[in-house]
Amino acid sequence: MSQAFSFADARDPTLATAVHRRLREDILSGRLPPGQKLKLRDLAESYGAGASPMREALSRLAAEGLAEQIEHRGFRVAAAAPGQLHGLIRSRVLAEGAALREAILRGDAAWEEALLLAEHRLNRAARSLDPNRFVSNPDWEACHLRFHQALLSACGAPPLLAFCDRLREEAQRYRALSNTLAYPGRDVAAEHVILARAALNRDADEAVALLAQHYERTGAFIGADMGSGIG
Amino acid sequence: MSQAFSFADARDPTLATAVHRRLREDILSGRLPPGQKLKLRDLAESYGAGASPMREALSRLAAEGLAEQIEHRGFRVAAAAPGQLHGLIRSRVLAEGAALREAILRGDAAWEEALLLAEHRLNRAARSLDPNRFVSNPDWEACHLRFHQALLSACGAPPLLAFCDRLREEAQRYRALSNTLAYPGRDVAAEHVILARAALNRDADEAVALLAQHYERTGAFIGADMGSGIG
DNA sequence: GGCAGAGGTTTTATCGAAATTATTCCCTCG
DNA sequence: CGAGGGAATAATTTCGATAAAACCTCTGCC
Repeated sequence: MSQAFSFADARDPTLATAVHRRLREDILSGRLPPGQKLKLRDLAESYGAGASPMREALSRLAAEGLAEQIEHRGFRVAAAAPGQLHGLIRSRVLAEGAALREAILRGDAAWEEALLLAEHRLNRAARSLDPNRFVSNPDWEACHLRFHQALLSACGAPPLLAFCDRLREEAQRYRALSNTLAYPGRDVAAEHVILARAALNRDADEAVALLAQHYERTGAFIGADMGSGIG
Repeated sequence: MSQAFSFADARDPTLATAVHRRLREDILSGRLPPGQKLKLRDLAESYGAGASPMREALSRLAAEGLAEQIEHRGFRVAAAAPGQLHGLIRSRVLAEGAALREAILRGDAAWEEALLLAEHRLNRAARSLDPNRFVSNPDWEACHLRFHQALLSACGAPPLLAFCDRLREEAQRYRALSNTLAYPGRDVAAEHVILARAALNRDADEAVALLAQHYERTGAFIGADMGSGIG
């Protein structure tokens, strides 16, 4: 009976982290739009928590960059303008490009095998739950994440990998904010295949170039979509 | 009279941020050693604040990576082992290397001038307050920070720059933790000069290589010092 | 007609106490 | 003599209330 409530609480030992996780998901999924005022009292009521855990959750989100805090004036959902998207994408290209180059240089046999496996699983997963219209498949999303993590995992720079993960999340937020669901005229699966092949062939220049294209194309789609929707 | 107290509070509108700043300085300077247990009640007493702002400050530090939180078990100062130092330095080399390459590629006349100016100011500042023995000069530290920021500023990737700043802080913490004050057999000023020259000459390969050497040498000194002190 | 200022309202930030959870220490049992 | 269980202790986490700050509105004045 209490299972329904413990659903979120089972993995989150404390209310503050549970609220943090939910709030984070609501921001990343776009349910809370950029710039939205986050009134402590309203949030506490709708999330069923007191002011203290709520405030702590917001504080953490602000430190992560997903929210903005103005002292004595409360919290807002972080802004997400097309202009910031450019900086985000360039950061991704530079950070992941450097990590990938290093991973290709330093990767051992275990790295190759993990990458091969991640690519295989990504190819097996269905991109959409519905063959007719696009419905995001959580399984594919998970494999996609793992694939990109596997690419970089051998770079030997944990802080850089954590940063890449954060940028990935932020990029996912932009994707959710735009109306972009599918990418017409693109074969994303093929892009992953040739990217993995270049990495396994230790062709760093080629792999980094492909990775950059991969992100810049996606960014162009999303930027165009957001630009049309706002400006 | 109240000036003495408002010293910290003048710039920090809220107690939580004031405590956050002080705690952060205490960790970065090494006054709070790695792994140190941070008991809420004790901290609240010594920093003169209640539990709520204290907790919020710790929460932010944990999100920044300067503290570690275990739910229901409180906070600790983030660990700082020599092994982690390697990952940190590699992250710096990769992230700043990529940013520097991009800045050299994209930098305009304004970037060149800002870099030239930052280098000039760094050279004018005294490294030590005392000519006989090393006493850290805050002015030099500030110029040093500005110089490295100026190098990368034209990369057009604000999130990446913010990440580099964070890594720089973390590195500074390791320097404070080790007994390393000066670097025997090194002319740090000369390293900065040739680095700036390579960047202004748009020699990306040379500049990135010099930057990597700059960080790896420092890391070797600190790592050796920490290794001898701990293990 | 527009602007400055005062008072009331809303919202944030902080405190102090209660509830929940981990840790410790001791006592009993094998 | 060591191990396991169980209260006492200490710590973290959360709630409710209070104080302080910002916002809004309404009035009076130029």
